[in-house]
Amino acid sequence: MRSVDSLSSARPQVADKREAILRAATQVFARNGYFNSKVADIARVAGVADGTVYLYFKSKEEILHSIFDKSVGAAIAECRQQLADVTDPREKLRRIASLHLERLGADRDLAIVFQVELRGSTKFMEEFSAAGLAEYLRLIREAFEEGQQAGLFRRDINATVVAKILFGALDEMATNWILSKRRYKLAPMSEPVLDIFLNGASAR
Amino acid sequence: MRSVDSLSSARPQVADKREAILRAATQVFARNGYFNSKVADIARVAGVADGTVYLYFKSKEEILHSIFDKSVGAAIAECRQQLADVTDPREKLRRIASLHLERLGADRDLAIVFQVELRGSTKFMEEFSAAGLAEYLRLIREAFEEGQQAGLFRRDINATVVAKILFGALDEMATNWILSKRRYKLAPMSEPVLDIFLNGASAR
DNA sequence: TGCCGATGAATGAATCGCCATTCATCAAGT
DNA sequence: ACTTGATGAATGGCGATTCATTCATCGGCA
Repeated sequence: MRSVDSLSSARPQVADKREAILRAATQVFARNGYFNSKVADIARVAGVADGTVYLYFKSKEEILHSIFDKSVGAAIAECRQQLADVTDPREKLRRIASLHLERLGADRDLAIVFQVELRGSTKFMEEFSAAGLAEYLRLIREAFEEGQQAGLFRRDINATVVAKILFGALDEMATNWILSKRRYKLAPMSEPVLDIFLNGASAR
Repeated sequence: MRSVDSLSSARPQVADKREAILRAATQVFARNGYFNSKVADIARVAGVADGTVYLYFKSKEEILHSIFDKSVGAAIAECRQQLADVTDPREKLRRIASLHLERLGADRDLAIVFQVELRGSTKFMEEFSAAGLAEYLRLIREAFEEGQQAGLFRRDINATVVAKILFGALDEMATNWILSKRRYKLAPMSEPVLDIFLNGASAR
C-alpha cells in the first residue's frame, strides 16, 4: 500500500519536474534565443530552483538536445504510423507535408526552437542533420521513389534532390510563419506547396 | 604630392583594416558560431590588436550586422543589374536562382554565416527578414507576376506563396551543401530546382 | 502506534572562469 | 612637439555550475 502510494505520488513528480523544465526551456529559448537564455530563467519559469535543473540535465546544452530528441522522435514515429495505411505515393507526400506543418503550427514556441535556435550553430545543425533531418528526408525520398516506380512521378529527376526541394519549401513556410506578424494557420500551406511541387508553376 | 601619397598609403590602410576584420570575422563566425567566437580571435585572425576592432566597429554584434549588410546589398544590386536586360520571366527566375547559389557557393564561410549564424536568434532573423529577405522575395514575386501576366505561369496560385516556395527550395540546397561532407558545386543545383518548380514532379 | 536515524531530492547563495569592452600608453608621421 | 591610429593589459559584469545545507519521507525497531 505504502509503496504504491509512494510510487504514484513521487514518480509522477519526477516526470513532471523534468517535463516542466523542458517546457519552460522551450518557452525561454524561443523568446530569448538559446545563448541569451539564462538557466536561472528556465528554473524560474519551471518553478524550481536553479540547482534543480542540474538534477535532471547535465548542462544547458543537454536541455536543448532533449527538446530536440523528444520532438523529432515523436514526429517521425507519428509520421511512420500515419504512412502505414496509405499506398498512393502522392497521398503519402501529402500526409508528410501536412503532418510536418501541423506539428510545427501547433506549438509556436517549439517551432521557433526548431526553425531558429536549432540552426544557430553548425554544431547543432550537424547533429540535427545527422539525426532527424536525414531520417525525415529519407521518408520523403522513399515515398517519391515508390511513385517513380509506379510511373506517377518523373524518372528523370534525382529523388534525393527532390526530397530536399520539398522539404526546403515546407521549411520556408514554417520559418515565414514564425517571423510573420500576421497570425494565420500554418497547416493549410502544405496544399499549395504540394500543388506546385507536383504540377509545377507553368501554365498548361 | 604628399597629400596624394598619404591618401594612397593611409586611406587604403583604413579600408584594408576594416575589410580584414570583416573577413576575419566571417571566418571565425563560420567556424565557431557567433556566440562562441571571441573578439580576440577575430583580432588575431585579422592581424590587429583586440582594441583595434573597436576603432572600426561599435560592438561584436555590429560586426555581424556589417557582414550581413554588405553582402545583401551587393547581392541584391547584382541581381537587379543582371535582371535588367532579361525579358522572359522564366529566364529571370533562372538568373535569380543561379546568382543566389553562385554567390553562396563562392564563399563557404560567408555561406555558413548566412545560412546558419544569421538565423541563430529571432532578433537577427527579424532584421534579416525585414531588410534582405523581404526584398529578395519581392524580386522573385515580381518576376513571377510578370510571367502570370504573360500567360506563362498559372494564375490560380498566389505569387507570394510561390516566391516562398522557390526561395525555400534554393535555401535548402544551400544549407545542405554547407552541412554536406561531400564537396560538390552548389550553383548547378539551381537547375533541377527550377525544373521541378516550373514543370512539377508528376509524370506527364 | 510512535520514535529515530538514514536517505536523497531540492534549494539558492557563492564561486569561478570567461570575455566584451575600455583606456592609459605608445609610436609614426607631420 | 602634436596628432592620431594602434596596442594589449586590466576591468567589470555576467551567468553556468557547484555544493553545503535543509527538509520531507521512509524503513526499522520497540
